[in-house]
Amino acid sequence: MTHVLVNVAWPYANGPRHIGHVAGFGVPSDVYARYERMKGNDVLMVSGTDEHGTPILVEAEKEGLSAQELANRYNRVIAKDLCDLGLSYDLFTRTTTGNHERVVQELFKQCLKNGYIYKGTQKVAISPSTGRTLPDRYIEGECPICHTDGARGDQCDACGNELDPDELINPVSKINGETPRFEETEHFFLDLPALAEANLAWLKTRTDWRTNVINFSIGLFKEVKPRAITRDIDWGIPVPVDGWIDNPNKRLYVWFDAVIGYLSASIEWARRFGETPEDWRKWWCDPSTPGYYFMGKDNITFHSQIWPSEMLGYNGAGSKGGEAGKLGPLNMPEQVVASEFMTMEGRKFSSSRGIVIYVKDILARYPVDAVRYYISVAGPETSDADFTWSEFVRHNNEELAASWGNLVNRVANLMHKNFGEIPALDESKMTDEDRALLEETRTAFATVGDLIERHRQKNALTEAMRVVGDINKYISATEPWKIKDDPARLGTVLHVAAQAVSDANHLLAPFLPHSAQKVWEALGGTGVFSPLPRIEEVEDLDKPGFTYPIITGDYKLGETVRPWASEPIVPGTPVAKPTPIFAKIPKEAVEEELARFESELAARREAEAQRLAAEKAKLAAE
RNA sequence: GGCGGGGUAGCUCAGCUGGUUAGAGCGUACGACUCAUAAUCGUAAGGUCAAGAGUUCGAGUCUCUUCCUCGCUACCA
Repeated sequence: MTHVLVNVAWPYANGPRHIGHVAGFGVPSDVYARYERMKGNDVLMVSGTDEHGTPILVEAEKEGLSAQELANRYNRVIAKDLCDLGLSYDLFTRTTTGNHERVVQELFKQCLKNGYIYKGTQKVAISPSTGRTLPDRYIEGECPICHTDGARGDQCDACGNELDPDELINPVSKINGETPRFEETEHFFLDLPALAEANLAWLKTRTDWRTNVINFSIGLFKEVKPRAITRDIDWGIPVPVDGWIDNPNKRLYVWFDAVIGYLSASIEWARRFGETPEDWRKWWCDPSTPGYYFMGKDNITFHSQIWPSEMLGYNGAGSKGGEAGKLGPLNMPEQVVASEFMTMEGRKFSSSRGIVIYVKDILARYPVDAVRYYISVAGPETSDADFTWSEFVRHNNEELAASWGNLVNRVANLMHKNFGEIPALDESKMTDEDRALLEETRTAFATVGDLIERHRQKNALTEAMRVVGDINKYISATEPWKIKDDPARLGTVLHVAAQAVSDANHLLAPFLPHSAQKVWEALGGTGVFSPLPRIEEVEDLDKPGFTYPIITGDYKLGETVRPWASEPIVPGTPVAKPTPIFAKIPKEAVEEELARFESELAARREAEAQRLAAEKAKLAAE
């Protein structure tokens, strides 16, 4: 295997992202990509902001901006957050580029040609004041079954029955309170039933997926219905069909275009950075190249069904046959790596209710690797996980600072004070204990690597930290401070310890890229040990004058990336007096953060109460 | 309502295709050491693996039932 495609879920650009988001798709995808690069594989890691759809429009109106202006704002905010987290995208772009539009329309047209997209009618709710489609979830009213007020357009929470929005008694828009109009309108549909057989057959060839992900995915095929992929809305990608392309009120459904972003971003990457503009094909058209998709569990439907079906339709591989378009045939996903959800102090994340900690805010107050470590060691990998400030501080203080940081410090200090450099290894002075430690760190590359490949990063990190613990035990057992009168033995012990620390640093580098660099330097290393991404301002390749920030970077093995293997440390390398790599977070920080959290909750509750009171007053006045 | 997770030591969780006395980290108690960010190392206490029934020579691990909990249910990762 030489090429690996890492596709990362596209954050929605209607606001800043919180740590629950990056715990689901961000950090796990980066750990995986960094590991694969260290293994010597040619990784392409792409993503971007998802900028179409109704929620963007709604938020834009609330803030008095155009949809594009709002998307511009949050695209920039999100790109900076993800870059600051050290997420090593080869390209992080967006869905409002000219390139994306062209690729999306190409997929649409070929699916249409192959017969997997057809025109039909659908009854939809229209907002009379805007003329736009009103998504079911934005409609509420009295439940026709249990007569509870506040039922949503798609379901009544009180009795649990699924509803159609036009069944609601006195339906109103949650956006502005007006009564929606229900109309039969013309739309294009993705013929999922015609693609279901091939889609399910592919799913059944999948092994090693997380059990809940594969079970859920297969369960989607119990009942498959065609799905409308256009909307009555003026924000989105134009529908590339005569009579539709110039209609300002018909656009492609946001999810139809968002998942195509993986492909369009790969193409944009090749056009900007590839050896040729066709370079992306190495990751998409070579069946031996696996594609891994990282996301939170609410996105499984779109990556196990919608996107695979779109590709099958494009490839002409459904029950209606057809032929692959000029970009294909496209590879099906190797694995949908879906995370569960993170909660915050026992409650579900909710920006509107203030149950949230934004990436920007936590990075402003705490070191980035403390955040990455917490997500990696306590994240929602296979079951929901709770973020608590006390656990955040504990993991940082006990594990990063006390175990790992202090180990680096004590070893570097011993070398600095006794030799001023990395001492030589005297084979005649080696004991079984020394050999056992080196053997352990050496074999850990296979153990930890295997776990990362199987997307069990929590276990992988635990194994790496076990090595750290064993190095601490080794130093306690050999007591180098007591053998100053035997420089050859002392040097051997410190050499072994330093080699083990260097190995552990390689093992931890995918998880902790920022501090791995510092550990490397503490052991006398120079140059880049683990590369970091950067933001570049670029101009759109197809829309002159449209500029935006991208995340990219240089991540070449042998240049900026170290190998996934024990690299011999070099005797004679100068070792300076070390400075601590991980700072402890004061215990009081927990109280401060909880107080901040509670006051934010109270403020949101107050604001919500005021908003409700104002609406009531308005209704009464009417 | 449908579907899917989860319920294992005080806390957070590991336990793959069933197999000897159920594991880790933290916390607690006691001890050792002093190179290091009062860091580190050792020892110990602590669990009827949610409840019940079943399959089996043998079940935390498979089947069924019940209870509790969380999430998804199609524009919130």
